[in-house]
Amino acid sequence: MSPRPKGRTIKSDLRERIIEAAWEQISREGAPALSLRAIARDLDIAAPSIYNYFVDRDALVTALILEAYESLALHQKMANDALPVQDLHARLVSIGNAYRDWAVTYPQRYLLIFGTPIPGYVAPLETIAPIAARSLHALISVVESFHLAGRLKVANLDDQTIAVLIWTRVHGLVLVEITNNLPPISPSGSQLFEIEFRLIVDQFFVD
Amino acid sequence: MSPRPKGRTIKSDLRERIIEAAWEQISREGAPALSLRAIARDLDIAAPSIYNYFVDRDALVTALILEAYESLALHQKMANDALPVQDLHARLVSIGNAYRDWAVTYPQRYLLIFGTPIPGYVAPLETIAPIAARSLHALISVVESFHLAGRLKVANLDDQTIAVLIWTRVHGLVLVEITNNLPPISPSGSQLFEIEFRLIVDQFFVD
DNA sequence: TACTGTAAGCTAACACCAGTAATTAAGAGG
DNA sequence: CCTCTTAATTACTGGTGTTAGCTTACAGTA
Repeated sequence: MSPRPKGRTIKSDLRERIIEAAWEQISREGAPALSLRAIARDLDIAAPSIYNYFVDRDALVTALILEAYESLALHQKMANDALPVQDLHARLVSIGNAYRDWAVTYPQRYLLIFGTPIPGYVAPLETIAPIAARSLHALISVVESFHLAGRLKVANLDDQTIAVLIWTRVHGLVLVEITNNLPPISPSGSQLFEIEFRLIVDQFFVD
Repeated sequence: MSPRPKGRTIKSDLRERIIEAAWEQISREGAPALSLRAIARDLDIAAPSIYNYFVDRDALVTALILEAYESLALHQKMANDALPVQDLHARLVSIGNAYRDWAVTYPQRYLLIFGTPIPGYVAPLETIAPIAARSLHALISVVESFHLAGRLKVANLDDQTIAVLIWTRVHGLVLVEITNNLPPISPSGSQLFEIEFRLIVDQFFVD
């Protein structure tokens, strides 16, 4: 219709600055400590102004979760695409390493997505589910490729289930590492990851 | 030295009632929503009275975490002791099932222990670590028994590492289940657990 | 019995939080 | 120039953890 009024397009880009400040705060203090008023202080604005851009705190959290999934999915895709299609083993390892790297680089984002839900927050599944699925897509497609190549060791499980199991194994390991719940006697997170990933490959795929 | 004054021992047992109310609240609303004032309302006392029994909110949380670990460790021990010492496979399965059962029965307690830390809370490791270790004890001892019986399939990993890996697998699965992060297409939590546990046994132990 | 000290409750208050209502300043379009 | 909309503001409500200071009841002692 009518061209976007200039005032709007030029508009202060405050929405993005709010999200940026929120990330800044999350990486410092963790997701559950996210405070609209602290964001407002950081940005030198009045707290209620945030409500011009997000209907409430949950809406902001949802936006952050979407961004985090987006980032994770992108890293997965890059790790996957970085290697030749036919080298399934290399692609699998690349995906796995990229997954852990992302998690330990952005532990608070990882926890925001997969950790204990924030007190009052309930994720709008219909918004998040599609993009959440995308972060598993690279893994599923590699498993399917192994299957098509006849290189699956387990015959009685379908590809999706295998992918989910691989994911929960990696997820559990990564989560334990970034929440500092590794037993003190155990090997380091990265060592353990390497061992576990070898075991995963060994159990499911002909190398 | 001098005998505990009667007034103290008879004392209102308020401390236990606070903890009880806290559990009640946690199972309803989840750990991060725990509120001292809400507890006080439930018990018809003034909020600051709680500070007679816990130096601050974190101290209460620590007490709750200890109780939760205690309960988990006890369940593990019972599951372990319920079966003959020599039937390693049965004991392992029993431990595994008990672990998941406990987690799905008390999801909020499980999340309290292993989930995203509560906003300001930092766990006093020296208090928690010993009892936390106990909840892995049953598993470690079974793995050691398998080792002594010469029934370990993997030769290059020590018992502790194997136990930790088994735990992180089960942990990841259980956590994904109770935080509702299972991909919609995947099998149910209990089915997945059964599959995964079979894979675990198959990979590490001679049956 | 009367006195004293302490433990454990209380109210009041502070500083923070999310969110709402009402108001103002500024700019766009007629 | 006037009006309408948008995005900012301040003021406020009701929630949170926590501290300070007061009060009450009771144990131990003289």
